[in-house]
Amino acid sequence: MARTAGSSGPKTLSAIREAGLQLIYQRGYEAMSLRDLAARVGLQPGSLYNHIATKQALLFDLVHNHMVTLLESVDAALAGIDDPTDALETFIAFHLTYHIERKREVFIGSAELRSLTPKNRRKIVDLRRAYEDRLCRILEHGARKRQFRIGDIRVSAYAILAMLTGICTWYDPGGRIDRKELIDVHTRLVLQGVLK
Amino acid sequence: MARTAGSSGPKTLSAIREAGLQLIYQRGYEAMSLRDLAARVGLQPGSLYNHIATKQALLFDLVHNHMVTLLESVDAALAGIDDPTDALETFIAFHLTYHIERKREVFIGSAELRSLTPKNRRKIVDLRRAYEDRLCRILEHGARKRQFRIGDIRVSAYAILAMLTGICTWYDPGGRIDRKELIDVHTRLVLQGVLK
DNA sequence: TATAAAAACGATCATACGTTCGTTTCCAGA
DNA sequence: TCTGGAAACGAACGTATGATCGTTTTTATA
Repeated sequence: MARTAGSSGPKTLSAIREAGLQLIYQRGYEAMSLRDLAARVGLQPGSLYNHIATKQALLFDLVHNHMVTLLESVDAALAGIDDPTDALETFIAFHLTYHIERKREVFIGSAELRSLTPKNRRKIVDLRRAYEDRLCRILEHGARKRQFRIGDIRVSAYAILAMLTGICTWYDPGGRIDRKELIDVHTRLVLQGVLK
Repeated sequence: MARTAGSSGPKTLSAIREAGLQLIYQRGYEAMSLRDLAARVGLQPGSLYNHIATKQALLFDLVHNHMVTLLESVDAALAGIDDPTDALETFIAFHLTYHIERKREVFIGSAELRSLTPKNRRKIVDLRRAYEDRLCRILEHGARKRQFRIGDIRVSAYAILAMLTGICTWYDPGGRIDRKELIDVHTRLVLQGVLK
């Protein structure tokens, strides 16, 4: 037996990506063996190499893809909004929604940074920095317009991002708290903490 | 050659703990081999087993130790404080200080939860829950006394903890921001976000 | 000072890993 | 309908891993 009936390149690659995402999220990059991954997709280990170059390349592909999408999405969400308070509210809602929906990607994107090659890590860190800058700009704008009263801008940005991102580690979409309430609580916490 | 001159049990175990902490923090539990660890301590791989039962036992030992110490310390810090606002301020300062000083332990304690055996993980999660409860109680007390205005208590607690803990991932003690400023920024963010 | 326990060595075990490769089968375009 | 590339198999390679064990040397106790 060799090539399976009905097999097609793009479909298999998608399946590998999805299974990889799931396995890395659950067990971590180092703990996921390519045998696990292949079995999940229904392949022999060696067959993976028809679709990915190396295990490392798969990880980078997943993380990189996530970061690029994140950046594009946040820019789309913020487009046309000028008022800093409006922008901050929009940013919070966007960030929470996105991070709830892409729990796994987000988690991998930070937890597996250290599993990346130095060169690959560099690229991802740069993208993350760009995302942080979106929030910094909002805070800065709000401070300049005297709508916000904040200390060090980058520290505040990190604190806010840490808070918003932290929900990914525990939020359960099917649990006691619905998404709207989650967004409300966080919005109030941040806005009250920042507003003049 | 066999037993090295000057070798003593407790000293070697401490060295193993310290090296293990460092290596797991840097590379992750799965990525740290016992050969790496042994080399760092100056032992042959097999000799580790005079001091630890298994690799897993070492991980659990490190994490468990950290959690117990954390709980004891927070209780000591909060002892005798009754006013909710005072307590919250104390909690924030304690949490930040502790988490800066024990960066590695804290990181391992959350990032390597999944590398723990289910039974071991259970124990750690219970301890962490107990720590979270300390903050919940403060928030609840403040809400009851109408000093705080907050939505869901557990969500708020998680949000605050996420924010405060998040600093561990980026704070550099030798960097631009000194510890006092860090504590100030965070205290203001939280208090303003929570106070009535 | 005699002796048992402690603590190291160094070889080794079985297994699991990422990756390669020759081969086989299926699919799509000419 | 023919044919070349795509996509799979399955065996294998070299290496690394966690752990075990018999042996040897040092330390500490009696």
